[in-house]
Amino acid sequence: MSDIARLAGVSTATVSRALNDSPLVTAETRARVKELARSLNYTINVGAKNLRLRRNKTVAVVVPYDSASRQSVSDPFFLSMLGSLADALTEHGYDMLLSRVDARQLDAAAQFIDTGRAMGVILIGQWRHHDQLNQMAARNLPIVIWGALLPQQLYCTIGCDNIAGGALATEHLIACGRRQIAFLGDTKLPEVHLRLEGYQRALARNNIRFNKRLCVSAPFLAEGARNAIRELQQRNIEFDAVFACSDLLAMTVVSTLQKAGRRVPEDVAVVGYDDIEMASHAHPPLTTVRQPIEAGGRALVAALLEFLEGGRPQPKTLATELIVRQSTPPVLSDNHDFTGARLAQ
Amino acid sequence: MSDIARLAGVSTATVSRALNDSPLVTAETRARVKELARSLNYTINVGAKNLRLRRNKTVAVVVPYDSASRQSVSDPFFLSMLGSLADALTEHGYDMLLSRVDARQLDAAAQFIDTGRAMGVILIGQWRHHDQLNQMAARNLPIVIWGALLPQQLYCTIGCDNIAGGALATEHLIACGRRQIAFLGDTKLPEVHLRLEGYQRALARNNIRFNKRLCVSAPFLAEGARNAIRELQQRNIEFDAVFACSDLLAMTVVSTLQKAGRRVPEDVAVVGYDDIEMASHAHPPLTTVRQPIEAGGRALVAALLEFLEGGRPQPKTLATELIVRQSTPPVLSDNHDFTGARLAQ
DNA sequence: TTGGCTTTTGCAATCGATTGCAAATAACCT
DNA sequence: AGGTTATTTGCAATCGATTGCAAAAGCCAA
Repeated sequence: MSDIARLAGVSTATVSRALNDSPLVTAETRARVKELARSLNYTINVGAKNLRLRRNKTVAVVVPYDSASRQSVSDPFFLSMLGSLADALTEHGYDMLLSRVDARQLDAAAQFIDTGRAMGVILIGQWRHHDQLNQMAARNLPIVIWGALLPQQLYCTIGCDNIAGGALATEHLIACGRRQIAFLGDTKLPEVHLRLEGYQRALARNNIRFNKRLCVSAPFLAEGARNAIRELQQRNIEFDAVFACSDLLAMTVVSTLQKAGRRVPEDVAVVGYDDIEMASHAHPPLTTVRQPIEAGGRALVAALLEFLEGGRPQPKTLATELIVRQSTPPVLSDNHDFTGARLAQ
Repeated sequence: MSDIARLAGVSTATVSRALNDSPLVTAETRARVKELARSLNYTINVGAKNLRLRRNKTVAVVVPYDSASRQSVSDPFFLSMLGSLADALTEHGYDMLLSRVDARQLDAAAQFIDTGRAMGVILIGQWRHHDQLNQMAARNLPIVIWGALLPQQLYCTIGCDNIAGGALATEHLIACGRRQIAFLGDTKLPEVHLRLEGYQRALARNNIRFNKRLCVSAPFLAEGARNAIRELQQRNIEFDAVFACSDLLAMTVVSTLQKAGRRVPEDVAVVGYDDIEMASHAHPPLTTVRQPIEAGGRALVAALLEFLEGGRPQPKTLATELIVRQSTPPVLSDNHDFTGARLAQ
């Protein structure tokens, strides 16, 4: 910048003002400076500018990882969410700092704000660290989280109604005449826990007894689905349907079952969760509970921006809906006293 | 920092040295300063540090978008690549700045370096801007690209051998007795263009005439695959196999064909490209040409780091292989004079 | 006590921008 | 011309760190 100042015969102060279209500088001078800047293809140093202005246009997006499995980000749902966030942030002129932190210490996410690297943080998934997050919220840090709405929650979450989602899926399977519905998911995660609750409520509404042995814990990995099915087989329990808490799990379940010689959906109906793009291309096409990824990314960004402008965004629940793709014949399991199928709400 | 200096009764210079474990400061003083810093839970301002040191630990990852379609990042392959890059960069202690730029002006990527926001750039896909990229390379900017190796290329690319990949897929289909093999992909992209070349070479080696009408241009979107199949039908041309240039395309092709009543792989054999995780869960499981995403991300990061250390990384070609999953019966199309199937290399 | 040497510290410049305040210049009025 | 106001400019401080160089402090021997 001082080079430009010298060449233009003005001070750096004037150059700065000219480049920022300040009205304090003559049109003629401004033109000269800008022209000079372009010809030298000069670009201002963002770091220095940020230091002086004590702000920047960067948002950190944090994807926690499980330190035990050290797995990489691979779930298509999370990845799509990243894409959606990248778009939404770009639209608002923000840079996106993508980072992974150990899920055991989610508060490390606050470091991005403390060190001035980012103005705010978007956290994908609250994991099981409700308390840590509440502490951060108490510091009034601009941080917004994709996840479930929990009781006594001080932080701002954006997410879907997981109880409703779980119920939708379950009601659908019941309406198809299924009664022994397996549940797959990592219930230690709040979102999954709520889906389980929706599952249980739907069962109760239809007078079906909840059977704990039909619930299998499975991490969000293809591996997890295979193990879960094996587990069900070892438990030696019959099931005519599976509600899997992600599409990745569901699709893996389908192919595992098919390999084992069971027909889908005739023998076992499967419902997934998320509605990732691949779900519609699977065979058979996957019935699933849709989470609006595009809208989710946009909502997260909108909430964070509200925070940055001094507001206090409220948690927001996005619409979720059942996407029926398998034309499961609503046949009755022969070993049940089925009293009447109801359509999914 | 000046607060700490005051409270510790030393100067900021000493505080700085203490926090950086400089041997110039007494162990006793260092301990006192560090303790104080922790109790005030102070973290140094990264921006200021970077300004002074004139470097930082940030790498920009640029995902170009097609300004015409304004599509969001959605291809699972690219998304997985992002995940892989995030992991590799985190491993080396670098932050990852994710950004989207208009594909028409890829040189905007250089801005990240010029403005000091990042030390280097990783660009995903060279699109059709060989020249722009060469110009940037001439400036000796630390930028590394996922893409194809082209003649007279000055910049550093990491990627697979696309000619070999295209040939692998085609030879496989030929070995299965297919002779009218449709080709799907956006040949304006260098990588796809090379795959087409591999396809042509494989045909030639097997004395099959290349038929231009079997080649359909399709962008990397589910939409693209559906349109391409429709286009083939409108051209009223027979085909007994499809080589699609991404798994997303391939999976969409499969479901489109199935909807139209054609059996896969009996009537039409399909081969994809990339080997995304979903490929193995598709039904039927997708035969595809594998691109090692994990290794790719790591190689990109390694090359960029070499650049940052003053080296001049050489383009690198990663191993690619055919993953056979469909057990396509090697039957002959009845309307052809088939002279002898060869196994895929 | 003094000089010489080593170990610790602090002063002050620096990185590259922005901006309050004052000074210089231009424009206008009496 | 002289005074007043409006418009442009520049000086210098500032953001929060790092570091070369010099000064201070400590130590030891003469």
